[in-house]
Parts: sequence; C-alpha cells; structure tokens
Amino acid sequence: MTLQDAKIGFKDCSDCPIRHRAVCARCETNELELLEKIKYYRSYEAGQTVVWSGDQMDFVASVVTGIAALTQTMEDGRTQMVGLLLPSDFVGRPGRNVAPYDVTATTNLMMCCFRKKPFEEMMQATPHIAQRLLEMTLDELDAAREWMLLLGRKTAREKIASLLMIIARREASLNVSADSDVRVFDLPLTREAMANYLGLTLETVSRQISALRKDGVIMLEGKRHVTVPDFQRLQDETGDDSDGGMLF
Amino acid sequence: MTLQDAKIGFKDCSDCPIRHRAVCARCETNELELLEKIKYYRSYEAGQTVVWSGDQMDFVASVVTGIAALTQTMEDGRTQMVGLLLPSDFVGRPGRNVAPYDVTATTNLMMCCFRKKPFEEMMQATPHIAQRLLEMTLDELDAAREWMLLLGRKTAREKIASLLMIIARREASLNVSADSDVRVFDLPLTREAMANYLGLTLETVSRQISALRKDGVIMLEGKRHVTVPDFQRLQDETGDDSDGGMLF
DNA sequence: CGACGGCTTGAACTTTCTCAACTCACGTGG
DNA sequence: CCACGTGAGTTGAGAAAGTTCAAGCCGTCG
Repeated sequence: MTLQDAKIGFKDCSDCPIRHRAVCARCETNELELLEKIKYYRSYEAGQTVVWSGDQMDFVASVVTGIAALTQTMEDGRTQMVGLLLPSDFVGRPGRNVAPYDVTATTNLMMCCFRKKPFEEMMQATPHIAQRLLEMTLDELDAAREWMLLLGRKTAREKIASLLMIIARREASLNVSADSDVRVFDLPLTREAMANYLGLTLETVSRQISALRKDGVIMLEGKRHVTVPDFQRLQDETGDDSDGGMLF
Repeated sequence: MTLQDAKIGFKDCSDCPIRHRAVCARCETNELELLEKIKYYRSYEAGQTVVWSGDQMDFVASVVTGIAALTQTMEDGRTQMVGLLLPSDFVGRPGRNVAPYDVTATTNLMMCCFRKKPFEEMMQATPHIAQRLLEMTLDELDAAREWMLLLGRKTAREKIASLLMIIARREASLNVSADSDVRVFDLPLTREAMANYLGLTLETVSRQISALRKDGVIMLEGKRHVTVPDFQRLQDETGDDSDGGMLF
C-alpha cells in the first residue's frame, strides 16, 4: 500500500473543500485547530485498497476528493458493495479496531485521516463532532435502506436507472458551480463495480445500459460519459415515485 | 389506530426490561427521571400499523416488547422490509418530522414513546442519550450492510438459512434465561413478511423452508415452530464464513 | 505490434417468479 | 355442532428474468 503524502492544494481546514459537509462541519475555529494536530492526508490511486476487511484500523477518515467503495466478499468470491463514499463521507467507526469491510479507492482518492485514539478522545470532549457524526450516520442508514429496496425488489433496468440517478444527483450536489450541466456526467465506476453495487453480473449491467441507450433514455460517448436528455424520463425508469423520496 | 395505554408489568424505568440496551442505557438516575416526564407507553396488536410512511411523526420510541417492521413500498405494490425492530431498538429520527417508512407491528407490540420536541431538547442537554443513539445507529448500519450482502448476492436457500440464524441469535440474546434452548424457537414472521425481508416471493420462501426441512437442516412443528438439530449445519447453509462476522 | 483490461453481445441454462389449485386450522354464525 | 368463509401456507407447471460461458471488440500502454 503506497502511502505518500499528497499535494493537497489548500492551506488548512478553513480552506478545505469538504469543510462544511464532513464530520468537522460543526466545529468552531478552535476545535479545528485541535483536529489539525491529529490529522494527516493520505492519497491512493484508483484501484488501490485502503483497508482490508479484518485488518487493524488505527485511523478514521474523511474522503476529501475521489470515490471509495466499501465491499463485502463471500468465500466463493461473490462480492457486494455496501457503501459508496464520496467527498465528505466518513470511514471507520470510533470504538472499533478491526475493519468489517474492504475499503478500495474507485478513483484517485485523497483522505483526511485522524489517528483513532486522539479522535475518540476529542469526540468525548467536543459534542460538535459526535453530533455531526450521528447526523451523517443517520443519513447513511437512510441511504442503506433505499439501497435495500433497490437490491431486493427492483428489476435490472430499474437498478441501472436508479444508479444513474444517484450518481447524477451526487455529482450535482458536489459541483455547485454554474457551468456544470447536471445532465452530463462521467460514470466513476467500472461495469463490474456497478454490478457489485447493484447485485447483478457485469454482463447484465452492460446489457441494460445498452438497452437504455437504444431506448433513448441515455446517450453514451465512449463507455463512461453519459448524457441524460430527459431527466424525468430517467426518473420514471427508476421505479421510484416521482418526488424522489424527499422526506423532510 | 388503537392506542390504548398498556398494562406494562413494571413500575418505572429502573425496572424496565430494556433499561440497559435502549437509548436510555447510559442515562443516570436523574436523567431517567427527566425521561419519565416525557414518556408514555403505547401498545399495538399484531398487524397494526404504527406509522404510515409520509405521516407526521410527533414522537420517537423504543420497542419494549414485541417486534416491529420497517417497510418501503413501491407504487405497484412491491414491498421490501428495511428494518426489523426488536426490544430495545429505536424508532424515529430526531430532527425529522415525516416518517420515511411504514412501521408495522409484526407481533403484539409495546413501545415506550417520547414526545419528539422535548426528547430533542434533552438530547442537546444530556450527551448520554446522543452517545447511545450514535452507537445504536452504527450497529444498525452494520446490520443493514450485512443485509445488503444477503439481498444482493445470496441464493434463496442461503437467504432463508441466514434469516433463521438471525432470528435464532436474536432470540438467544433476549432470552438469557437458562431454560431457553437456542435450537428451538418460533418464527415471529409470516411467510410473506419473510419474503419481504429477503427480497423473495412468499412461494419461494415456502419452497426453500420445505427444502431445508426435507434435507434435515431444520425440523418443523406446525408452520412456525422450528428446531435446529445442528447449528453448524445451518450456519454452513448461510454462505457466511464460519466465524459469523465477529468483528471487534 | 501485441497484450491486456474493460466492455459488449450471443446462446444456453438456472433460478426465481407468476399464476393457479389445493390443504389446513381457526373462528363465526346458522 | 356443523358448514362455511378466511387467512396462512404448500405445491405444481410454465414463464420470465438474470446468470453463465464463450467469443469478440476497442482503446491504451508498454
């Protein structure tokens, strides 16, 4: 595992691109200073493993840039993705030493790591961190439950459409900049990774993407670059009801 | 929705059967006194709906006795269970007003409800509650991820075996009493509820249970009463590796 | 140039679903 | 007390969806 210190491209926490969404979102300036002391950056190349299931994990971390996947693998090799971590998402569980899942870098990845012991101590001292972590964990639980509906009850076509929606939406929420067109994006996952996300084989993924293309729901340039001419049309293909589960 | 006050069978929080596992587990005596003021019991009969998805939810609650299920339903009626709540499990999300899932009583059910507003205020004031809630939420997230592997990658037979293991284990952790034999238990779910848990049809559930019975993995008296002659044998049928995922 | 990884497509096969008939236990009302 | 309806569960046969195995394409990298 390569662990080179990264060129981070910003000076300190106050400049950090995930400052307002990560575990540290609620922290005051002085709390950030404490965090600065126990944090360090680490970067991984696409495909690298960050942690192996069963390994000791001496840190917790936030994804700063890039995408990571949590996966579980059965003895015979069947694997299921159980988490897709985007910038600001949190990895690791305070109070636990051993990683329960494989964590792999899906794209080039930079993480902001905190040594576990000091982080745990800080959590006791500063409720802002624990508060934010609870909020984030509840959000992840909701996402996991949405995902369970997808895995248990959706057809292959609905699964693909749903994944495209999820990626498009998350892409949109990251690029708040004006120039980004929500309807055009790159798939950050291989067909195999998509299959592992959706509980399908990669062949089925490929076939269903082709089918959506033939039916004009999406357009493809190359294998990864997707254009969605009509968002509502894609939404209809997901099987979800129209409001998209806005529940607040 | 019937909401009768229940015969609760114990005097106060300190006698409560879930005292040491629920959200209130970490609370001191004086904190419990505060909770007593905002709590009330509610009971439901098997089959009753506790909350409808989309409804206003003015309380959060702990399951005291019985079992409840969280389910999501698609427009065309396909439904997926996304949570199975046993005694001490928590329902509701502080900071959210609208229920994202249907909550139904699978068996007769008693819940210890807290009015949401005061509970939220108390969470701010007493870190013990938030701490415990974070811990419980992280546990639920782990369970959800285990469940995702089941939904995405296991065969029907493995799904059934896994569900039987889960029920047997949870049953065991509740009945710590000496006389209970782990290998004998009642299914608290109908075939249909099992199907919704596992992402199968009820016919497939029925067939696979019959198959496990024919193969001698389980024995049945009636439809619900299960005996597991050889636990290891059942474990082998789940597809999980032998240690059962003990990750601490 | 050749090899390789990522992807697509086809054909046969398997698993699970769908639809339908039937059993069984239970409770109700004639 | 029995006939009946009902809800839960079982079983079968055929259909559909997805998987498996196999072949081949395309772009990139050494």
